[in-house]
Amino acid sequence: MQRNPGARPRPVTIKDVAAEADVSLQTVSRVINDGPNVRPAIKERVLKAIEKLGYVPSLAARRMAGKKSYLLLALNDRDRTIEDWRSGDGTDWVDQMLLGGMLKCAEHGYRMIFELVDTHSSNVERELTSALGALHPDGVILTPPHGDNPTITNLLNERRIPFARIGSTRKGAGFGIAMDDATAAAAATAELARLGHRRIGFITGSLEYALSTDRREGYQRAVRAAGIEDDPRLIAQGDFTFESGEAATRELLSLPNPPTAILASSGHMSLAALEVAKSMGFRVPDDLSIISFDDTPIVKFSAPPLTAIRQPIAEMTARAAELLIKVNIGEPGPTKTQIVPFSLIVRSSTGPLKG
Amino acid sequence: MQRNPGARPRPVTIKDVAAEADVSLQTVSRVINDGPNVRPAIKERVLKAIEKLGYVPSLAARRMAGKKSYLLLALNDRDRTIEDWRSGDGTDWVDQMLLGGMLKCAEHGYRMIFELVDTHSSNVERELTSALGALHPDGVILTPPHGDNPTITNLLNERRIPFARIGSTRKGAGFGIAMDDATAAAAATAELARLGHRRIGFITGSLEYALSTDRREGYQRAVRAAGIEDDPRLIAQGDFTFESGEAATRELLSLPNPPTAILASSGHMSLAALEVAKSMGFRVPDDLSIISFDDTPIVKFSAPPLTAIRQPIAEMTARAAELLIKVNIGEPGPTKTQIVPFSLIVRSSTGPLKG
DNA sequence: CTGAAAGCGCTAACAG
DNA sequence: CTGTTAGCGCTTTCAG
Repeated sequence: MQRNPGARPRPVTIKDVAAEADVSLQTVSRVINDGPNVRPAIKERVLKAIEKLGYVPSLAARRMAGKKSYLLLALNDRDRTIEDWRSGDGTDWVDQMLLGGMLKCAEHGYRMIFELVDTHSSNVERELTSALGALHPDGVILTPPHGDNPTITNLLNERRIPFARIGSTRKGAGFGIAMDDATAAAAATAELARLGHRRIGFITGSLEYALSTDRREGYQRAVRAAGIEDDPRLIAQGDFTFESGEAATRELLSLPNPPTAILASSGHMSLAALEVAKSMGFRVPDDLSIISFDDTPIVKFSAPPLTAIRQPIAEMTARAAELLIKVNIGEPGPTKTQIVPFSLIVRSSTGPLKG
Repeated sequence: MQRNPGARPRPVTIKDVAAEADVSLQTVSRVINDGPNVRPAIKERVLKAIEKLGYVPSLAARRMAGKKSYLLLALNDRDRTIEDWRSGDGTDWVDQMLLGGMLKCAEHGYRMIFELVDTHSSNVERELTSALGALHPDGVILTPPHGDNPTITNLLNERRIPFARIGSTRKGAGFGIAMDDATAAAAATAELARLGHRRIGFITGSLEYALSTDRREGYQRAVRAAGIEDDPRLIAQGDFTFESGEAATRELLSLPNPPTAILASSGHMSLAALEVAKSMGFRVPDDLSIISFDDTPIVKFSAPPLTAIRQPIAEMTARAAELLIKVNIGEPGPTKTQIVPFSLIVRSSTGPLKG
């Protein structure tokens, strides 16, 4: 029978647990924080009381009293993220980030809070300050291009808040976590060479991104290593967008001696390559092999599904969270950039050179 | 010059603001909470001090002292969400939810925290209790199928935590926010009829979902309204998956008198319809028009891009957040299910009946 | 209209 | 090994 009808059940606090286990507040606190100096028998009793009462410590109270907030802040670029969401463009960056970050946080009793900040505006500082002030996170995860934004990294550094820079290979405060773009591009190129291709086209990304250059260099390195044609006309300029991919592909396939394989630096450009190739009468993969740099959903469901380099976004974020949590329990942070391995997913857009 | 080298800048608190503005703590508190009884002149002074110091109230402290936490909790099904992320299957449910929910929360100074709970297991209660205990959210947003889970809704109801049930049209505690699936299916069917199609195929979703039935009924209603063929063989059973879509399409297109248009109840099934049609020699849209129920990224980037019914996920989540925030400031919650309009996005997979 | 006091749930520092 | 005492930054009474 309901003793107090209509009453909102009062949330159970550390006091209730202490009373139930007949110990002091402090002892309960020690137990939940895995502190030293608690006799096993007592610990047992406290644990039993916690279990019985269904007690869960309040994050807010812990943060108020202690130094830890059990919160990690993941920062993404507002405009780009919202635009991606609005257009439904098939980028699953955020999802992969949540997959890696949230689950890793949960493992350690942490929570990942996802925030958008406007990097380009002069408000970064205000926005970041405000998020830090409201949340007091124990660490921050910066996604590209935030990791290379000095306003952000300096602010974080001044406040002594540990942070991870995803996709950033520069030296500096915090620590970088990235994949090896050059080697990935080289691996894709080598795969194409292995299939017998000797004329391999490459569509670059925006050159303002360091990784675009890295990828091109990896491609060139592999081309030379394979001893195949190193024709500058096989490199076309793109900017990651579908439209730029169309133009670049048209350029490549209109060459007197067109490539038999193309490596494109983004999912959208790869899809564009596929469409243009089809419209120009090239069959994929019989006449033209295509590899996508980005393993987004849209390249898996194209016809044919594309062979792709998979960026380890979830893994990088998980690593970031893990390291940040470690730093928080006093362990030293990494001293050099963490390199996380990519992988090459072979699907039906690549095949041996015909003829 | 740095006055205190190496010192972590002490975060600015309400005290600092009070001192700066030469008023009491409470006055500052009143200003930030838009409380009554503050002379404009004083309010002005406080605001100036806040601005100058870059003060942001601590969420944790506010939650400790007051009743509000400025947090909304969005609950998704753990297994399904993780599986979608892992497989990169092109569902952008979470993204759309974040788009609508986070932005709306931000508008009101709230934060949306995203959590995964295991609906199927017997742990729901424990997991939910634990999230509520740690966070003390001011409201909860339930995504399908959580809104129809009595364990969850009862728990929330007992604790007097306001909650929204997205995609749930049942009566009960909290409030439902959904789209009109039947009308949406009818609209798509009507569009096909308008284009001159008289044999329109329909691929259902799993019949364990109420919305599958709703959609089929909407389709049938529109078929009759258009006075076109109401052939039961034109309805094929699917379960939302790509594979089931392949089988259903094959079945439909192998009919002695195959449909000239197909409405499929999921993005994956629509893509399957496209592939099977192509492989069987049907040109889309010349020989067969296709409409997808779900406007996910993968159906926008197919060749041709698919005409689709867009579910207003972002809008529903935004509405949910808005209503929960309203309830929190004392306004009454809605008394009946909120219906949010869908839309039909016409792309290149639909065309007039040929011949 | 404004201020002073009390306390939210927890941890840090110190006693015992 | 365990308990006591003070706050954390803020909102809530309740006085003025």
